[in-house]
Amino acid sequence: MKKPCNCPHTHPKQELSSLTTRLRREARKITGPRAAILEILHQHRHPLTNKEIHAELPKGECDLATIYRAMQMLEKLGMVKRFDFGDGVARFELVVEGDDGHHHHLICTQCAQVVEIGECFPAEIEHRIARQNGFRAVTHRLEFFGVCPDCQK
Amino acid sequence: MKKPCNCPHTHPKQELSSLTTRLRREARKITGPRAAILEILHQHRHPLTNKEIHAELPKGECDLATIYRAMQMLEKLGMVKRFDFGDGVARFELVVEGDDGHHHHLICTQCAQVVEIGECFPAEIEHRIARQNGFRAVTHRLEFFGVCPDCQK
DNA sequence: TTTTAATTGCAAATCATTTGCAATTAATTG
DNA sequence: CAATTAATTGCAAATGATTTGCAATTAAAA
Ligand SMILES: [Mn+2]
Ligand SMILES: [Mn+2]
Ligand SMILES: [Zn+2]
Ligand SMILES: [Zn+2]
Repeated sequence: MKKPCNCPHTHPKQELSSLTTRLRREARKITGPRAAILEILHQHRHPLTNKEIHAELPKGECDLATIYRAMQMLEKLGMVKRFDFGDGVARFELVVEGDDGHHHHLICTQCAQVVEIGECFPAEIEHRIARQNGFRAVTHRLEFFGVCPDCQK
Repeated sequence: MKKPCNCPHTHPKQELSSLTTRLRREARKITGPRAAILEILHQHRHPLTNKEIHAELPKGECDLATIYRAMQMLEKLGMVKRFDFGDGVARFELVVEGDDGHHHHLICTQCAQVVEIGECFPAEIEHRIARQNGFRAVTHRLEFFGVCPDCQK
């Protein structure tokens, strides 16, 4: 079980019901495992790994493979955003309807504490990079790493 | 075999001999596999995966596991930099002596073409992010993704 | 309630990466 | 140059995350 975090960041309130509505809209079944997964994601403000989600679920509630499949689908539907902290494990965060979920994190290299970051790579610079190389639809993946206050002691 | 690339970027000239010197300095043996790996890295300007390096080597020349071990060591010695394009495969690039190799790439999501990028995340913003969250020694991982000129046709 | 396509659990398969171990060898030493 | 030794290698097996085949289950539509 992941310990709760009291950081200022919170997911904009969105009823779980609106989440299931989004699923139904895509002709997807609202199953026990899916509702449970959305529930877990909904009560966490930092990205979770599939294994972490699985650990939060009541034992025997849902197979790990089912979670992997659910996250793939939710990602395709744009309901969750996949993040890569460079440790070879995917992490997911719920995305608010209408948003694309693009944002970044600051991760402690010692204890893996995560901080949600509001800043983004400057658009003007990104546009210049795209133009100079003739690329279209350019975006980026960006994560910060450092030593958190606790781990500095 | 990776097709050669004629992009303007080139590795600052550094004799292979200087590379082996760096190895020797660390009390490491200059073996056939290691020399071959450095040679391969030396003639490429974009990061290579272990499998790609292995494919470039004359068949039977060196085991894949040896390449994995060599890259781990070279990374620890700061002679190569590890990059993560988010596809679950590590890539490595030779690092010039005295440099830390920090830089970024623009990758085509269709054909995987790679462009070396000179820009970096603005230091002032990064410092602010570090300060505001009490983090020390903050750095970042950043890669750009888009559709290259060829793949737009 | 029946029908049916979507979903699930479970086990096996993939893939990148790591590791144990015995055989090999670069580098040092005399 | 030959002996000595710790580092290195090849090979096979182990790991860990993620995916997939398939038969059984089930949500949703009729
Ligand atoms: Mn986040
Ligand atoms: Mn590069
Ligand atoms: Zn951004
Ligand atoms: Zn940078």
